[in-house]
Amino acid sequence: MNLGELEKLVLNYLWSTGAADAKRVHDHFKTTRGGSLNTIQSTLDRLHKKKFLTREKQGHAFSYSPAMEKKAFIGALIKAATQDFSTDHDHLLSAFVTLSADLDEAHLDRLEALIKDSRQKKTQGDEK
Amino acid sequence: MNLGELEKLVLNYLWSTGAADAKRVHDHFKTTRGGSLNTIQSTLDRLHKKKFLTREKQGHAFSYSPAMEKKAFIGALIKAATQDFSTDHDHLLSAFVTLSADLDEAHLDRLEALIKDSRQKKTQGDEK
DNA sequence: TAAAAAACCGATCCGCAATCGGTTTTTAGT
DNA sequence: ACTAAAAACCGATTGCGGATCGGTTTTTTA
Repeated sequence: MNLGELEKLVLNYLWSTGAADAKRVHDHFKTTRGGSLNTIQSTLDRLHKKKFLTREKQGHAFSYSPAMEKKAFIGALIKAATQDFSTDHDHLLSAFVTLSADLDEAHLDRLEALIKDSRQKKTQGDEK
Repeated sequence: MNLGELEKLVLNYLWSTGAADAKRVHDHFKTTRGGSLNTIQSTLDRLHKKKFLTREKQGHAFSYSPAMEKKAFIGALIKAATQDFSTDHDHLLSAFVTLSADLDEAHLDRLEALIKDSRQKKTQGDEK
């Protein structure tokens, strides 16, 4: 689950603009950061092999898209980063709140609303 | 912030048992996983240089302890793992709730309680 | 079907964790 | 204070994975 620097940049770019082929991605990065088209190709390839991108022949070339929503991905990141340390969920919870020390009221409100949603979804699922 | 496999094991061990010197740590791992005392030494050293452990001469040898509480550490892990992806806090929040899809009622309760605490602390801080 | 574009392969470089041998420094016992 | 043992420190090696790109094969298209 360890992502390199360019891999992160490419993923973020694809989330911001949607599907793109290697050429488009390269066009975007060549001025700001440099690197050959080949480098972009192999990075896209690596991300594809790692299942973070899906790809589909779109006319001439492969068009790459993020394999999951950003929030799901970040969730997976958190899981991967913490799994070797948090045996139960409690650690994760308190860690999150520790982390959220710099969350303002508005974000705390938002978090509560999200929890409510989560309960909602869970209940619907149970009723099935 | 990338930790190797042995580094993670050592950190977890120190959280579970408190301060220990290289010998103690080595004694703990030599049967289950192998590796020389030197390997443990340099791992402790690396963790110390990375500021994850503090150390103090305790009689004959350095005694190493975790530099922070586990929950603070996990919070830092989450921050590090996600910072290249979440521009604002919203992503992080929804990611967390996505992640917590497999949290049961009890844990959701606990999370809400923790948020309450967080608000409490914040208010106290503001009043100063 | 030939030129151009894209995909694929392989080599190299770099950084970092793991590993451990060997040397220096520190500690402790006499 | 001297020396032996222990601990700390240094440096070399190995292995892995990302970044980089040249060169070759495959695919597309005109």
